[in-house]
Amino acid sequence: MLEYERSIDEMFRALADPTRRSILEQLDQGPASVSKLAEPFHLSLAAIAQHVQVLERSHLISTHKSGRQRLCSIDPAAVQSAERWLRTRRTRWEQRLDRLEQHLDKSTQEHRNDR
Amino acid sequence: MLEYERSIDEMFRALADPTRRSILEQLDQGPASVSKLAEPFHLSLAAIAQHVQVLERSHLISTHKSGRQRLCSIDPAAVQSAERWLRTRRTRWEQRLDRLEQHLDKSTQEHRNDR
DNA sequence: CCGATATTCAACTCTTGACTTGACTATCAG
DNA sequence: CTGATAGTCAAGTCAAGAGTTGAATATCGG
Repeated sequence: MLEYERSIDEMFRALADPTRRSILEQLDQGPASVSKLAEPFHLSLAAIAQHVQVLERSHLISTHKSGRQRLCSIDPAAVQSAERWLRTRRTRWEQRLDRLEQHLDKSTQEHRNDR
Repeated sequence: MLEYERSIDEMFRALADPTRRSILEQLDQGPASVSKLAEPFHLSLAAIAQHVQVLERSHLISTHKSGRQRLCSIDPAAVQSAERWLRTRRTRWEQRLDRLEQHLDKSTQEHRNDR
């Protein structure tokens, strides 16, 4: 796998877990510590800390220690690169459909008298 | 988990696998049968058929049988909904950063004489 | 310094997911 | 009809991932 693909891979694997996506949604509201992020869940702090690690390795968030706390925030650049991958798939496909449609329109016109 | 979230969940779990993303990339070029999709991989046909099933359940692709073949094509609508989830995360965060920046600018101006 | 807070680490369990193989079914071409 | 093609089904293997617990570490407030 190429270098670029390796990082896309980590990103999508990180996004695959509902707890991690929920953490990202929390971070919409601003930076938060690990225990703050853990509050909404019925999970051990260690579990959340592990999720945070995965999110950081995938570059979807960045963190830094401030005293006892580890503050987490979304990294918009990485999120955008996953977004771009999807947009590419979708727009290529939509273009294909457009061309196909045009082609069919044209054929219909050309063969109008055949019917 | 809400109904909406259930479907987002299946989508992102489907996207987490590099083989499945690679299948989607192939489908950029147009519809294809299962064995056509399998060609680039060193995997059994059964394995690819399973991936196709996952992609279909997640609504990222749709398929139909045509004779012996099962033809697969991307479903742009579903792709867009994953894309939208990411875009929401990113833009919310970017807006937060903008507001923060404005606030800091303002504070800097107000306290210019303090330094 | 002391107790409480916020993590971090390591080890272990349990489930799920990817993949295989071999047998079975349906369709096509000659 | 017959062999070859395209896929489907059902087990079963194997490794990776999510979660737990308990002990260890670092920082804060008084």
